[in-house]
Amino acid sequence: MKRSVQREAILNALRSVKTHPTAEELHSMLIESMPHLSLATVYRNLEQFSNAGLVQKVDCGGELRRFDGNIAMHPHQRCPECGRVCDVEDTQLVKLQHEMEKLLPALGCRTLKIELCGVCNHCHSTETQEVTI
Amino acid sequence: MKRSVQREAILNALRSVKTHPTAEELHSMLIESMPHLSLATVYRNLEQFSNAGLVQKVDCGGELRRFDGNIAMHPHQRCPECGRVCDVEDTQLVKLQHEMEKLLPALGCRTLKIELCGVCNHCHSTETQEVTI
DNA sequence: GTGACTGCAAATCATTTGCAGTTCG
DNA sequence: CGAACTGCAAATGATTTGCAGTCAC
Repeated sequence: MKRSVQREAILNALRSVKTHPTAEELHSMLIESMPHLSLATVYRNLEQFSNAGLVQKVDCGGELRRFDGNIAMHPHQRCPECGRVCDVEDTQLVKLQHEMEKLLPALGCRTLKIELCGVCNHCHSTETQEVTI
Repeated sequence: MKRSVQREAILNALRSVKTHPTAEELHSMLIESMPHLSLATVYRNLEQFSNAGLVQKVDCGGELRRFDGNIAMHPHQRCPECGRVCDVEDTQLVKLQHEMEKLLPALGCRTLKIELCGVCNHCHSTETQEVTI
């Protein structure tokens, strides 16, 4: 994989946020500093990063595909209101996940995805308003 | 929700298989007995069933959306070779899942999806051949 | 120099929608 | 009858691809 300004910018942008942006979101984040950055380039690079194991695809949910710069296995929470995906840091949940991971080899599996569905903090705090995001 | 021949055929077809077919697959299953069945009708009904809680959308993986006639929470395995999704019946895994489910209310979440990624039995048994499915 | 990379525009393909006609209750 | 349903064809929209030019090694 060759270096390129775009490639490094995309990977850095993804790694610099704790959210799990879509290709489109990453593109908007970068377009200000790189006005000619093409959305196709973002897609192409994310695909390559994912194949190279540098980032994780997060596509449970059926909406837009999202990407995670953190490649460790960890549980995600998807908000049914706004579609955001965030990490779940609950100690007990993480512990259970580690126990599940131990079962993987015996089941002939390599990876494990855990996704909770629940309204996120952001939507909770604005629950009484009409929210459009 | 009104009854219709198509609606009942689609739901029965989905419930009669242990696989997790896509809309397209259901359509092909049914087209023989209902030559005029429209793919749009399949999509529309699956969407309604899913909203009504009669079936489950299985869309982890980023490929085609699949549907599951079994609405109980249960772990899925996706095969990276052929894209098939099957149920995982491992006792320990199911036990861990039940423990995870108990954590959901405290986390403000309602549902939990667990997806393993590993080569399925079908692909294993044909491992040495060039498989195209 | 050559193969990988980019931007752009056009293509793809799963899914959704508009519409006119049909069917259920 | 009126609302919900269907088939068909066309629209949508995220993602991918073809191509010609550019850049890294």
